Amino acid sequence: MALQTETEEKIIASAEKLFYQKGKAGTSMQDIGDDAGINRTLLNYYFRSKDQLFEAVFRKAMGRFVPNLAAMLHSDISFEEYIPALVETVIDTMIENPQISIFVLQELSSNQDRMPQIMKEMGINPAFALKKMEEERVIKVTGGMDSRQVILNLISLCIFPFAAKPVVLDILYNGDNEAYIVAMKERKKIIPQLMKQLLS
Amino acid sequence: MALQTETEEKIIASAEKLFYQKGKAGTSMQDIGDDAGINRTLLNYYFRSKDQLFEAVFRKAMGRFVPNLAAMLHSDISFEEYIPALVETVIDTMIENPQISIFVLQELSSNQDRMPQIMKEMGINPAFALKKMEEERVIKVTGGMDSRQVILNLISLCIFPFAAKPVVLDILYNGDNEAYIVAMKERKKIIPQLMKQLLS
DNA sequence: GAAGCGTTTAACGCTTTAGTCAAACTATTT
DNA sequence: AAATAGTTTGACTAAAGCGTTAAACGCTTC
Repeated sequence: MALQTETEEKIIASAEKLFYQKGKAGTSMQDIGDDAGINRTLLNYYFRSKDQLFEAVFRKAMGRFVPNLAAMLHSDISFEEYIPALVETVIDTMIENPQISIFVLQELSSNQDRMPQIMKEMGINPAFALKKMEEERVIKVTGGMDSRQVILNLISLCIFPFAAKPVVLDILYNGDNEAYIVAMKERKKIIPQLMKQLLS
Repeated sequence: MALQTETEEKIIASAEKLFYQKGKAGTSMQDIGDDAGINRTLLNYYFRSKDQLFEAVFRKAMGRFVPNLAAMLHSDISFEEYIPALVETVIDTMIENPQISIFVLQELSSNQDRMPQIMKEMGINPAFALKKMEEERVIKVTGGMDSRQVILNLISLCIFPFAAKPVVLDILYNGDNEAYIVAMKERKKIIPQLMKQLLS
């Protein structure tokens, strides 16, 4: 973790790029080495095995947005107050790397046993979060909607448009990436508005 | 297409199951054969190659929800009227096979050149759909929100909770699959309500 | 029951891939 | 400049995977 050699960084960069795009099984060590412009065996030198390299990439990816989620679930502040900032950072993260969501979801979906372990490591306590949500529901929400549904709506609105980028880009924005990005940035305002409406 | 032998059906069933779960590269022909309880070579006999088998599975998957989308985008009826039925069928489809969304999104994401071709085959005309949306926006939407954003919201709310099933199940529903399914069914009512609110 | 058809099987060849290892190389320290 | 620790390289091994092929099997038809 601490400091990384230049080659180590190049490896991670290429591994991220390719794993995000083609998945673990779809990417060979050779592919990564070629992309990084270094000898294939160096991957083994620095990361021991493909599994461990993948693990490093996956954890880094998780680390990009789990903390945001965790902060919201555990803080003393209400969801409502958290929403604008959360939406902003999540959308910014996704704009920088749209493929990260599918990458993470795909891995979690094909290897479901990981979830509990990861929750622990990342410091999310489902029981605590649920209790907090329940209390909030009683206090704040007038519409009577389950607070889990509220969370689900929020996250869905933030992430899905990126997970489905190729489809959205093609059908709704006619392949114009500029327009797509502009639209995604607009959502930083749209989503909080929508959530406010939903919570009042 | 027309009629399929029993073995052919078994192959498709196992291929769907495994491709959905592990992806194309993560699934071997042997895996599929074993799962189906038949000799590996039969896959080649019936589908020629792994590529062609995958193609069959992928197209079948696309065929499950593209028609719904296409119908909405092209019909003379307004979105509002379409929403309840669309939400109902989409959610039902997803409950039956939650992994299908990631499977499709992953494939489209790692192989983006496919989109235009598929749109054509599936009979979606982006230009026409956009024009229709624009007209509707002028007529119906008072909030002034871009109709593309409206569509995006609708689809996000419907599909994402399934794409993220492992996470949602674990964090929000504590691993209780029953509760998760109930919640997803509730969304058949929640989402149309929300959209109505959004469009008035 | 022999011929002929589609189906199923096992064996083979070939390519790709992950990982190891010892040798070569580099740079820093003594 | 010799020694040493840390990197980089190419060659090798073993395993996994895809596709082909020829033989075996089973079932209908003549």
